[in-house]
Amino acid sequence: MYKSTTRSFPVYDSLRQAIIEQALKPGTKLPEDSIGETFSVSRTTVRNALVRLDAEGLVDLQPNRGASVSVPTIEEAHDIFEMRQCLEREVMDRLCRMDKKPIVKALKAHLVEEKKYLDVDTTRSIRLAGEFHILLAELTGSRILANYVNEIVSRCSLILARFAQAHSAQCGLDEHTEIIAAIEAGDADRAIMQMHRHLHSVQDRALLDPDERGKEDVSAILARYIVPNA
Amino acid sequence: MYKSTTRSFPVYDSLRQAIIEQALKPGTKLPEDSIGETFSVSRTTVRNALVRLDAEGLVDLQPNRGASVSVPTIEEAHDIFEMRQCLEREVMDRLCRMDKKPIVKALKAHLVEEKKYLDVDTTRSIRLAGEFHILLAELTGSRILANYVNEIVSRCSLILARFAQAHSAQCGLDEHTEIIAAIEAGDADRAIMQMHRHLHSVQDRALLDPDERGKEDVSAILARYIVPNA
DNA sequence: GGCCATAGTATTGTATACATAGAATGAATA
DNA sequence: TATTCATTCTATGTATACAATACTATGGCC
Repeated sequence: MYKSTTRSFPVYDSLRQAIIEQALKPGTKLPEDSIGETFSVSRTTVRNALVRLDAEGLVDLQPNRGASVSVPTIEEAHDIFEMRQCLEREVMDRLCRMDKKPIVKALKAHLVEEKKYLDVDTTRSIRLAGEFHILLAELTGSRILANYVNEIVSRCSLILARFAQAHSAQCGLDEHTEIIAAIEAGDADRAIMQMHRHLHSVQDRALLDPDERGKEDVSAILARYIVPNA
Repeated sequence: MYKSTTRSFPVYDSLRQAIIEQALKPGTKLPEDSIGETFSVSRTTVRNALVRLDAEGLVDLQPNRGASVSVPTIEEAHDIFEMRQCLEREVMDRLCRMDKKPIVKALKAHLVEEKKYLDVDTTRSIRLAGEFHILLAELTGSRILANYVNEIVSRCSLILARFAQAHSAQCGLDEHTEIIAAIEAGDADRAIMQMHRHLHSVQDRALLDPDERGKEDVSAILARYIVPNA
């Protein structure tokens, strides 16, 4: 969707990644100046990225008060998880009506990756767990659906950042495995049920004990997210 | 979602409305300069609006080549309609599990409006028909779901603009009436079925004969969409 | 007559500058 | 000591200016 040719893309992408990975926590102020310095671009460029992130719901852009990482309320949190259930249910339904061979192949390949980094690289492991769901959506062949799932998964990360203490074991590998098995069997009902339980367990863990954590320097965090040649 | 305090909001809103109402047809170039002049704002401000519209899929913003009204392909069209089916199915399902009294009341009030302007004010009639679906989504109480439905309904208008000759009788009043009846009866299966058929008939009419129409001056069209004190 | 190269024009990408609203600081008073 | 108001300062809103890219038109060449 986003065209990566402009200069604001790296800013957008880094911010997005940092928010999803919870390096930038909900509520963190995102001053245009300092972000611009970090990426060596002007405020104009930063602003474009922020406008886009606001449209996606990851950033809250209030007039004359600047941008900050969205702080979802508990009501929004429930709302978003419910929406996610709806979308991923649709994904399961569609995948089970398609040719399973290439789908299962791609999913199993992803699972190997997930296993590889489990307990080795936590950050990467978390990212892969989220990308499993995005991959599922992409395999339906529907770009619209994939975009929506992508967006909603990101927002779920935000929720986990706010309400859960940590989402390391967020997505159980076993549950992913079972989902793949259900798809492979072409059993839509079972696949939907597995996915439902999987998401529900994530949600349960998320919406238990809220706690706020201390702030940190934005520029320092973002510096780690600059991708050369992005 | 969008904060209406900034100066770019009127630009965004007018463009959006113009695109939805098909005054700005798919493919129409949207030069920053002329739009800025129309609204007496700078290109910076216009650009923010365009970035947002791009994120919503109504506008196509290509690097160094500017913005134009999105031209959905036939594949995207099918994709979007399928997504709409998914979302509105969810809406029906939720509404049927809720307290029907206030819901039905609101819906019937809307229906009266729709009747009022049928065959009187075509533009308004079309708008109201679309807003019926948005109202349904809003009545679920889920802002996320309502946003998604809003977005997808807008994109469907775009599709109609591209592939149907005109979408005057886009949404049959009778079908809306039947949907309300199904909700009132609390019959989720029937409501879902009615909605499915309703959307399918819209889709069928939409994806028949594609035709392109001539261009027109953007500024002239937009001038009609400026809302004083917006 | 058609095709390619080049110059000129128009439009976008991005940075900077100025205006303005909010936040922060500090002094004066209850 | 707490509170309030004035002032200062910081950050955002927006416009403008310059740079770079894409489009257009003209003319030479085949």
